[in-house]
Amino acid sequence: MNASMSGKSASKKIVNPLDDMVGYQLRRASVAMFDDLATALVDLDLRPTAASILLLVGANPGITQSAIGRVLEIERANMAPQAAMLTKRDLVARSASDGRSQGLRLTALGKTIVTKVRARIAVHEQRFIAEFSEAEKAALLRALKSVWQD
Amino acid sequence: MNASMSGKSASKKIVNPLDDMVGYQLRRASVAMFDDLATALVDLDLRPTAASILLLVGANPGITQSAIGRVLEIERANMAPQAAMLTKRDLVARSASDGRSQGLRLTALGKTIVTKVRARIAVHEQRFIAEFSEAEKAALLRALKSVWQD
DNA sequence: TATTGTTATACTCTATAACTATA
DNA sequence: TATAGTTATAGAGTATAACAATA
Repeated sequence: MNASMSGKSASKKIVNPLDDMVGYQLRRASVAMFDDLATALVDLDLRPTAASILLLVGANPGITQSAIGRVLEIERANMAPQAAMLTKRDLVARSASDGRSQGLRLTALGKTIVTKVRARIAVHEQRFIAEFSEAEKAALLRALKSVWQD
Repeated sequence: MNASMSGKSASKKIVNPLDDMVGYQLRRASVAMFDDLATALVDLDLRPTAASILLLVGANPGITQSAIGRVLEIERANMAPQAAMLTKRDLVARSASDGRSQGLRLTALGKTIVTKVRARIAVHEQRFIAEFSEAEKAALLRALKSVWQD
């Protein structure tokens, strides 16, 4: 122990065995980005989940609630209030699909909001990956997909 | 559109704009690993959070609840029931530190359990990163830390 | 029989506020 | 004044079960 470590006010270095665990680091990184996104969307009165649903409807006009749930892994039971909220706020409209399901589409208002959502997300993502090269970003995305896909 | 795409049973390909978003891919990967870890620990009757506390106490005998909370970003109020549970189960013991705080240490039982926890985590991590080279794993950890640290 | 959408509900995780005791 | 630990509680997010209507 060197001189700067002596005395009662020595900085007690904490050993963190979670430091080199992929699962833990993934969780911390995920929570950090999720919280930042929530903050970035707060004035649009959208949670990250609702924003992701809008993006999916925007890219797939006529998609059903159940299909959205399957893609985003949101239970049907939890999709119902989300779809109801987005419809009530006139961001999404329902069009008859078959007797038991309805296709969802963005309304005009929904389209203007989703454009804002895309811009917020772009800025949000840049806050975290600004110093990554394109190759590094691609490698990261590939690694992340391999963790949860297949 | 080619022949295989014609007809009413054509596979409707869903476009997923979240596919190349780091934040979303992080979340999916994080949830996948978290759920797998929870399953891997279920017969030890430990949740991932409790396991992480045990690892931290094991690596830092005498650490206080508050210090653990600062490292793992767990509120003091949420550390209390965790510490109480681990103490009640005789995995952790409290030793007087100063009048308002107590250092935590693993008991003999706690040491045997934390050894099992480490083994479970090692297998669990391997399930996800078995095909990563050491360089790829290091690059991933570096990228994840840069996302949430500083 | 299986699927869609819905409601109700329970469970977990996390955040905030308030309090006591000690530094 | 600030910190440690505790309790109570509120708010999200998510999971399960049950039901009606339709395929």
